[in-house]
Amino acid sequence: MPAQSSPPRTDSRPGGRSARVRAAVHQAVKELLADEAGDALTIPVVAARAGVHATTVYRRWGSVGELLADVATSRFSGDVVVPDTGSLREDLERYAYDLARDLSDPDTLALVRAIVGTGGEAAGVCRMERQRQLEAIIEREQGRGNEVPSIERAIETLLAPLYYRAVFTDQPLSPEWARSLVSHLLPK
Amino acid sequence: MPAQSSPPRTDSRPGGRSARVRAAVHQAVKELLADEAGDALTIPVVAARAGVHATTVYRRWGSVGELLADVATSRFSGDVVVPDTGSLREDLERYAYDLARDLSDPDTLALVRAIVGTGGEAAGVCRMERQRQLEAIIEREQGRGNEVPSIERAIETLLAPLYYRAVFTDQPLSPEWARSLVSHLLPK
DNA sequence: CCACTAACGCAACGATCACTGCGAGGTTCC
DNA sequence: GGAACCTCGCAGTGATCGTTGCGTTAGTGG
Repeated sequence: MPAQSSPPRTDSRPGGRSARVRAAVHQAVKELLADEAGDALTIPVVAARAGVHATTVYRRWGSVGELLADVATSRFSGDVVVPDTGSLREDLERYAYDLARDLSDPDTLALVRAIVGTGGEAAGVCRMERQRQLEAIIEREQGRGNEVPSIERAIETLLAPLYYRAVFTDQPLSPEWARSLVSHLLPK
Repeated sequence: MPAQSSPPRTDSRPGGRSARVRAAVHQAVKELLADEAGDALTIPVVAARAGVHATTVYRRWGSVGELLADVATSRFSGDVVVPDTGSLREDLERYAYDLARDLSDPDTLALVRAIVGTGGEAAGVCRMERQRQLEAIIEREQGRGNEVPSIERAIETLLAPLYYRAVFTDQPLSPEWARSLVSHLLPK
C-alpha cells in the first residue's frame, strides 16, 4: 500500500478542464430547468446539452439529486452582498428588494422548486445564505445598541412571505410589496 | 365516425372497481413519497405497490405529473372543516393549529414538496383550499360588522410562515408557535 | 523536458421504462 | 336476460437509463 499518497484533490482551478465541464453542466441544468418542459431532467439529457459524455456526469455527481444540490450550492453561495446603509429599515428594504428580485428570475425559481422536490433536506441551501444575511443585518443593528426584532420574527415576516409567494403562487414579487413587508416588521 | 356516443364517464362510484384501483394507486403514491427513498417514483413502481398492472396506471393517468396532481387534488379537497366559534381570534387559532397539524404529517409534507417539484403550476392545489378557508373565516367576521385584516395580510402572516417552515426547514410546527402567528396578526 | 495522476471520451451491457394490441371480466342500460 | 360499454390484466416491443472497463488526453510536479 503506497502510504496514502495524495488526497483526491479535484482540479478546480479556473480555466482547468474540470472547471469547464462543471460550468457547462451547471449551465445545462439551469437551462433545462427553465426550459418549461417538466421533462425528465435526466443525466444523459443534461450531458448532451452540456456537450459532455454522460459517463462524466455519472462519475462526478452520481445522481440527479446530488447534481441539483451542487448547482444550488454554487448558485446560492458567495454572490450575496449584505446591505449596509446605517439604517435598519433601509437595510431590510434593500434586502427584501434584492431577494424579491432574485426569486423573480425564472431560472432561480425553477431551481428552488426542483430542489424542494428532491426531498427537502437539500432545500436548506436555498435559504441559508439569505437567512445568514438577514441575521447579519439585525445583529449589526443590535451592536449599535438599538432594539431589534427577533430573528425568528424577521424570518416569518420577510423570508416566509417572499418564498411562499414565489414558490406557491404566480403573483409577481413587486418591489413595493417587498418593501411593505418591512413596514409590517418595523411599524414605527 | 360514431357521432360522439357517450362522454367518458369514469366509473367513480364508491366500491366500484375503478374506485378501488384509484384508491390503491393513490395510497401507493403517498407511501412511496413518504418512504424516504428519493427513489424514482415511477409508474411501474407505483403500480406494483398498488397491486395493479402498470398498463392501468399509464392509461388512466399517463404520466407521473398528472398522477401527482390527481393525488394532490383529492388529498387537499373536501375534508376541511372551517372553524366557526364566533370569535375571529379563536377561529384563526383553530385554523392555524389545523394547518400546522396537517403539514406536520410526513406524507402530506412529502406530497407538497413533490408537487412543488413538478413545476409549480399544480402547486396551487396544495394551498387553494386552505386559502379559501381563511377567506371564509375573515369574510364571516366582516359580515358581523367588525374590522378585519385584509386577506393578503392574513396570508402573509399565517399561511406563508406555516408553509415556509414546513417546506424549507426541519423545525417542528408546534401548536404554540402556530397560535403565536395569530397574535401577530391580531395584536390587540 | 519528462513522468505521473486524474479527468474525460468511447463502446459495450443489463435493467428498467413507457407504450401498444388483444382478450377477459364486470357494470349498466334496454 | 342479453347486449353494449368500460376497465383491467397480459405479453411483447422499442427506447432510454444507469453502470462498467479500457484507452486517450490534459494538467501537475520533479
